[in-house]
Amino acid sequence: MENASERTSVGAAPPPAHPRPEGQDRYAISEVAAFTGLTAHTLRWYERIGLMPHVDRSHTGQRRFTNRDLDWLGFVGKLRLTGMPVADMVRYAELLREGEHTFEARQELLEATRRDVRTRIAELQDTLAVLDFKIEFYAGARRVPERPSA
Amino acid sequence: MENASERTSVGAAPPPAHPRPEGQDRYAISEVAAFTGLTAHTLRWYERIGLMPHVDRSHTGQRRFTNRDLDWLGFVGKLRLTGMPVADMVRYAELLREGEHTFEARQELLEATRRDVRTRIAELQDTLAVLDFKIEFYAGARRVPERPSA
DNA sequence: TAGAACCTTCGAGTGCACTCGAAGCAAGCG
DNA sequence: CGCTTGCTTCGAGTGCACTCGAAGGTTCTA
Repeated sequence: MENASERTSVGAAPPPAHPRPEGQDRYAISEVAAFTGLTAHTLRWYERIGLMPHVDRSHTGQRRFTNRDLDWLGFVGKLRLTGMPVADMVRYAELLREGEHTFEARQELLEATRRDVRTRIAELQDTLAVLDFKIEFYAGARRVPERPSA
Repeated sequence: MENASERTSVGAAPPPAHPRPEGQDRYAISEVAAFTGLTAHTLRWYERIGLMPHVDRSHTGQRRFTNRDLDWLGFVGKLRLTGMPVADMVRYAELLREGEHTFEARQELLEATRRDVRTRIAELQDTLAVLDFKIEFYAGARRVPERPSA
């Protein structure tokens, strides 16, 4: 259950993500800020709004992030790139916290997200085609400049 | 120069875009709003901030958008999808207004944009891979449920 | 000729995702 | 022991891209 290839905690964890330096499992908030590029402020804010599936604390109350948390933050970072609203990510985090009986809901949510991402990719490829077209036009215009005198 | 396959005005115009209904060339603001999904407010705002390369007016001062303007708005819509800040689009619009000697600058701007778009696509594809992985995990977990009793 | 659509200018409001600072205190480390 | 880091709560500020409304007027269309 510890080294199983699937740790369900973060809903399964693919490749790492951010530069994961040390080989341990209890990071201070400043370290996490450094690895992720987020500020401590933002990390606390994520927790406040329910975007972090329970962060551990030291016996004196200081946050101790685990590698799992870093995985999660990596995933959140990816979702952010897709333009997914934070509220939706919070929803997914809630499902995780609620346990196994939310598997189906989680899967559906991920599938919906995947559809969105595919749509966004298609849109961007469309845009890319337009850009290619215009760039090609400019390139052509410059190959045949305005009647070189003589 | 009129039916040339390249009308340089919008920096070359690829396929149309939004539902282009009528066959004419002078649209009222309400029509443009309907075609593009933007509000009249937003269209006037675009003009104010310099995002429209000069919109025609009727002899009484009402805006008369042309097909070219619609093409431009279509292009702007695409750029918006890429997350390009409005200020950058304004920059491109400025270059257009400044005439032929900005060809090179325009081309460079478009090329930089294209690089961005490609990067975004790569990021999204990365995200897609993560989503695929997780969805696959959930699908697997559901195929092998938690020890069916009996 | 009435009502709808347009114009201008001005300025305030919205939603999102942070982002920051301050106050007042507890803990870690060198 | 002192300095850095961390904790909490609170609340204000930022940047972007709209978005809306109102006032006061002109123009268009049926």
